[in-house]
Amino acid sequence: MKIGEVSKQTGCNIETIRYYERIGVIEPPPRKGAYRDYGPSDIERLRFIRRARELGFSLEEVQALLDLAPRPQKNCDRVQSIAEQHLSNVRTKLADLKRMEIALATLVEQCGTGNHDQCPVVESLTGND
Amino acid sequence: MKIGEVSKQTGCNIETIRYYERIGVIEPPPRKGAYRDYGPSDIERLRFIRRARELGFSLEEVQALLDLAPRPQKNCDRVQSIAEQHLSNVRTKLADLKRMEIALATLVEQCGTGNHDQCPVVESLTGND
DNA sequence: CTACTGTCTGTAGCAACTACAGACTCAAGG
DNA sequence: CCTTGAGTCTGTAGTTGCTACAGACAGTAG
Repeated sequence: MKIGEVSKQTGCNIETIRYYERIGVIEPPPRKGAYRDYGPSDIERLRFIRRARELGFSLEEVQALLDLAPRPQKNCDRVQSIAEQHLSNVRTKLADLKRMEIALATLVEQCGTGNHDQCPVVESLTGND
Repeated sequence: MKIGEVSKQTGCNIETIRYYERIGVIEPPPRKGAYRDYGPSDIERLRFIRRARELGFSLEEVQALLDLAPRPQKNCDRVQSIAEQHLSNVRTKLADLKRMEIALATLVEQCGTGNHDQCPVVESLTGND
């Protein structure tokens, strides 16, 4: 199976697949002539990676998960701890973003009402504290 | 005022201040001898930048806001539209993160209860759809 | 005069891709 | 057999917003 087909089946784009190979997240597949020749297990691995990336795991974490995945019941604890750690990071980011959202929404709304001499956004960014 | 002092007063670190200068977000200050010599308006500008960055604006947006800031009432509309655009991006990211959080939390919780043959996290990443 | 702290320039690194350029390969059609 | 065209190859550089050096220099206090 050539890289274009793999790209279609996994949703990873071609450059990304080659990038993953370069940094060692996937193994270099054998060649058929000059072209990379992928098999079903490569598809699986790439799908795994894609799903993990969609959950926000870093490639380093993905690498670790891939290493642990072949023995799921044995490694469940460690997998769980990676996931928990990541979850806690996600929650931190969520809280940060939420704070931004509230601040922005407030300012934008103040802009909407005409009751201001200054632009509320500029004013808030210029503040003297 | 030397760069170290500016760093303390604005919370921007020294390398970052020089970086901002390099990319044109702040003007190169005059020199006193070999050293950059900052004034109060530089402090203001850097604080503005820092606040805007804390609200998640990109440096490009910050640049635009800085250009509009000197005439706040005249440019309020445009400022508002930048802020609205950004707010909508923030909300998109928020939704993405929230989705991740829910998925992760579910999986981690399933790991906690002992009712599983496979590791739920690995299983979910390995799925066949 | 020397020691020390701060600053200078310039470059390279991070994450996770993405986007080329320019060369090749391979299968199909004429 | 030759050509065309799509797909693939390698290698490098760009993105964003910093951060981290190395190695040189400046300026001040004792």
